[in-house]
This record gives sequence, structure tokens and C-alpha cells, in this order.
Amino acid sequence: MTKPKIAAAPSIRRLPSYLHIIKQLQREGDDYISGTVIAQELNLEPIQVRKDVALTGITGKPKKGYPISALITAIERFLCWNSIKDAVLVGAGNLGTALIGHREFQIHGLNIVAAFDRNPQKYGTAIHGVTVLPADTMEIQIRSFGVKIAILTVPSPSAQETADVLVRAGIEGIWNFTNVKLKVPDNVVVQKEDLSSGYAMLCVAMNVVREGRNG
Amino acid sequence: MTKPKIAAAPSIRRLPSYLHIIKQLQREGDDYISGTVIAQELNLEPIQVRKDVALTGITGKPKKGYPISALITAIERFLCWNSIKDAVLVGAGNLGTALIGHREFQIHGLNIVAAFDRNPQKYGTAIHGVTVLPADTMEIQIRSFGVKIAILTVPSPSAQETADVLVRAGIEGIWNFTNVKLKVPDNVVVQKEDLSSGYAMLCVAMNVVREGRNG
DNA sequence: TAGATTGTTAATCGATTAACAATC
DNA sequence: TAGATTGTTAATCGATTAACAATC
Repeated sequence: MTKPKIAAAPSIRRLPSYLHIIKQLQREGDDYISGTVIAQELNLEPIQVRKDVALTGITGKPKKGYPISALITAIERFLCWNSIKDAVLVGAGNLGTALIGHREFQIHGLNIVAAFDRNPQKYGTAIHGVTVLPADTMEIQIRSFGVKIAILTVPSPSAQETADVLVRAGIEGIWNFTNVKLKVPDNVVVQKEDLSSGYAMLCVAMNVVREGRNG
Repeated sequence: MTKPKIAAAPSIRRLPSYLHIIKQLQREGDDYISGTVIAQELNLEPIQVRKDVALTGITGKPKKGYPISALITAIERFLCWNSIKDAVLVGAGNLGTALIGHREFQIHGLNIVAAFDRNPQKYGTAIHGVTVLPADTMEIQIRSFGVKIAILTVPSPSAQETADVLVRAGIEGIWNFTNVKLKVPDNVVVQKEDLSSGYAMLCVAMNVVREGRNG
């Protein structure tokens, strides 16, 4: 089995923002949207939007653009956002709580069925309607749920050991919000979300602007 | 004034993870770290690590690697993480609360001096020691604080109007956690943090693995 | 029709990777 | 010394951008 190639990451990352714009236009009653308009709205080049949109397999109409409802369907299909995907969240702290409450993910088909935590005081409580279960029972519960996606929001020191349990439980994708580079088997996908890297970008960019001003 | 070029974004984004590894090694008592080791730890190419590290201006010793404490200083300087930077947070909801409580940012010099919210019930309360103030007073307060960084965690519909106020208040950098593309003057930096794009990456990658398995 | 927009093919640009001499 | 590692210079790779014919 040759390892299949993942489609261009920058394009995948841009598609959700297209989706956001397009849905907005749909609410305003439009039937078609041109790549030019999307580009304008997001400060991108029209050709880039056309290339990205082409990935989803949809074709547009010269002079009119892309049919909005079909484009939404195509993007959601491409991102696998057209079906409900169950997930568990591990580490019901501040960040975990925020992610459970984040409505946008639900819209994209993410359904958090349970949260796990080590703090007994949280056992049985509900966070935005999601029950917190004991971390000890994680492996067996995930197996019985048949869940394949885990959102990891535990403290960094527990990250790797938690990931090991998740892998044993049959998890296929880990959305990793810790700053730990997880070691997992090849067949398990890890998406690392690094808030610090975004902060680094902000700091450097602000410094560049400042230097530009001061000469 | 020619607009200065921002250093390679992918490199900037990788530096925080280097910093994390290096600090760990320092805690274990090491004095030197080689690019090879950092690369191994993060699943990168050694040459890439050397190139990135070179950006910070530090030089290593053949056979030994880079002096750890000097390397930490160099990276932190490069990212402007060597000084305390005051910031305000706007929108004290779930995500805002999580970010205020995120210790890592403090380590990187981010000091949240106040939070703003529209909910009167929150006025005067403290979130992880940070006082919540009325959103109405935002402009004048930010001016009097002299704060230049704002973390934006308001609901999407309020994002642009809030950004407008921030700009009027003299904010120079906005860390934008909404899914709205903000329109701001050229001299204001916006770093957009898009959690949905990370989720899109996870979904597509999981699908690729699944297709690989099923043929 | 005229003109805006698509989609394709080619060119450019920039980041990653390779090669290798220098060096401790 | 021998060998691991750095730092520089060149090659490769992939993403972005440009050009333009097709078309509604």
C-alpha cells in the first residue's frame, strides 16, 4: 500500500473561509458567487480561489460564477463535513470547555459525545450538555462508543500517555491542542493546533511594522 | 517607506516548538543541543532546523550543536518574547476565559491586563485574576492603559465593529479568533487564528488514511 | 454582442532539501 | 585523529501567480 498524498495543505486551510463567505452570501439570497468576489472578500488572488475551488470538483459558469448551493455541498463533501462525526474530548479544563461550547464545530458535523477528566469532582457533571466521565474508563468507553476522533486538551505532561490510551482504544484521529509532539502509529492522524505559533506570527509581524515606522 | 518583508512564516511558526524542546533539554541539564536532535524530536529534517535557527542569528559549534541558554535567548529575542507585552481580551466567553487562563502565553511575555464584555453580570468579576470591564468603556480604557495588543474572542457578528473600536483606541495588533476577515488600516496587524481550518486538515487527512486502507 | 468569468497551461516565486567544505 | 555537526551554496520541489483561449 503506497501512502496516498494529502491534497495541498494551504488550499485545504483556505476552504473553510470560503465556505463562511459563501454561506453568508446565500443567506443574503444570492444564487451564484464568483471567485472574484470571494477573493475580494478575503484579500486573495482570484486565480487562487479558482484553483482551490477546482479541488472540490465543482465547475462554474463563465460570467456568473459558481452555483452557491452546489458549491457549499462540494466544499463540505471535500472536507467530509457533510456527515456527523462523533468525537470525545479529553481534558475538560478551560480550553476543553471552550471547544465543547464552540458552535461552529457542530455546524461542521463534529459531535462531541463525551468528555473525560481526571478530576472526580467533575464526574457526572455536564459541560454544555456533554457529560464528563472518569479518565480511567476512557479506553473501554471509547471502544463501546466506537468513536474515532479525539480532541486532546489535557495538560502537556499527560499528553503522550493519554495519546497512548487513545490509540489503544481505536482512535484514528487526534486533534492535539497540547504543545507536545505526539508519537503515534502511522495509521493514526494527528492534527497539531499550536496557539503559540500564531502568537509568534503576531509578535514578529508587529515588530516588522514597528521597525518600518521607526526606520 | 518601502514595506518591509516579513520573515518566512513557516519558519516563524516552527520556532516555538523548537523553544519547547530546547527548554525541556535545559531542564534535564544539557548545555548544548544539536539541530539533529531537535529535528528527530519534531520529525523534521536537520537542515530545516539549522536554517530556521540561523534566522535568530545564533551560531553553533561543529560536533556539539547550539549552546542551549544562548539559543533560548536568541529565539525569544527573535519572536519578541523577551519582554512583557500588555494586552486586552475582548469577549469574555468560553474561549476568552480559556485564553486568559492559558499559562503558556504568560511565559512568552503576554500579560492580559483587562477583559471586556457586554454582559453586565460579568462587570467587575475576575477571570483567572483578570477583571472584566464594560465593553462600552473599551476605547477610553485601552487608551489610558496604552495597550497595543488585543485578543478578539467576541461572537462573529460583533467582530468587525469591535475591531473598529480597537483601531480607534490605538491597538496595533489584533489576535483574531473569530472567523471574520477583519478590515483594518495597513498599520494594524491582524493574526487570524482559524480553528476550523485545523479541523478541516484533520478531516481530510483521516479520509486519506481511510481511503488508503480501503483501496 | 461585449465583457466578465472560468479553467487550463505555462511561468514565477519561495520554501525545502541536497551537497559538501569547514571545523571542533 | 576520526567523525559528527555546522553553515553555505546550489538544486529541487511545490505553491502561487500569470497569460489566455473558451464561453455564457
